[in-house]
Amino acid sequence: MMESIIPPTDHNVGKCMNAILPVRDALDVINGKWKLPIIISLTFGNKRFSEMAREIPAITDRMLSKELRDLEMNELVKRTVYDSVPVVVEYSLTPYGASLKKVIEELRMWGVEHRKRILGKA
Amino acid sequence: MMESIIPPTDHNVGKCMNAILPVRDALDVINGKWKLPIIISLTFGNKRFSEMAREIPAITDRMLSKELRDLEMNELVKRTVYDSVPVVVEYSLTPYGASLKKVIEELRMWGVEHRKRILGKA
DNA sequence: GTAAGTACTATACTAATGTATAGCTCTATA
DNA sequence: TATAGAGCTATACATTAGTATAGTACTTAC
Repeated sequence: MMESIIPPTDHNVGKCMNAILPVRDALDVINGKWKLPIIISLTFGNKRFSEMAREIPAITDRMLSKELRDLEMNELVKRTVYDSVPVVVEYSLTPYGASLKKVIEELRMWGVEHRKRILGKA
Repeated sequence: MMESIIPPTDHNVGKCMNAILPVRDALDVINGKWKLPIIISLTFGNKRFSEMAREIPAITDRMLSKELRDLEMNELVKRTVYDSVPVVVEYSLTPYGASLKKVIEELRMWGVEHRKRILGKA
């Protein structure tokens, strides 16, 4: 199996780009270590800043703050300030942010298998 | 809609971690700007170095070389050297690398919608 | 009045990622 | 003999991502 020594320069360069470009568009929005964890945390309900800081393992305030701003700009996350007596700020997923659910689910399933694989070796 | 002002500190912190940790395991392997594009390019067939360098928009030799090494270490990509008369080096996806297909497909579909959304605004 | 919580921002730094440019060995081709 | 691939590696550098630590303004609880 796995023979080939390269097929006669096929013309799927276009096909290949058609697959790569949308994925790069997606990656531009959800890249980095923290954006998906933040989005995942919000799929479990609306959260305040410090709740998220507690729930997301090892994130610093600075990164949480920065990434929330990014996600808000890209309209994946909504920030709502309630002018209650100590001010309460609530973060929620927009429907657009929620549309990442299937991506996240596939990634999670793959990650579970990957971890099994790695632990199997150690 | 979208009322809430935060529900009474619910106890889904554990649930949340169970979702976040596998996704982070997955991200550890496929993070960065180039790994998925490289894998995608290989889903269209085995490739030589310079073919990939041509097919993947704007990648430099250095990054291609570095990322291929990473992917090889994580056993997503296989490197085969044929001792033909000019030496030919062929890269291919391992079955493990191919197991990312569904993740990539979801990401691609999301990316297509995302691009529509962005172009709709401009 | 002190501690602790909420929601951050500021500063300073390191490490990782990515870019630009060049060079190497080898071979086939003009 | 020079040029152009193939498959890289080396050097230098810029940019981005991420970490560590501290501090602010406000408020309620002890």
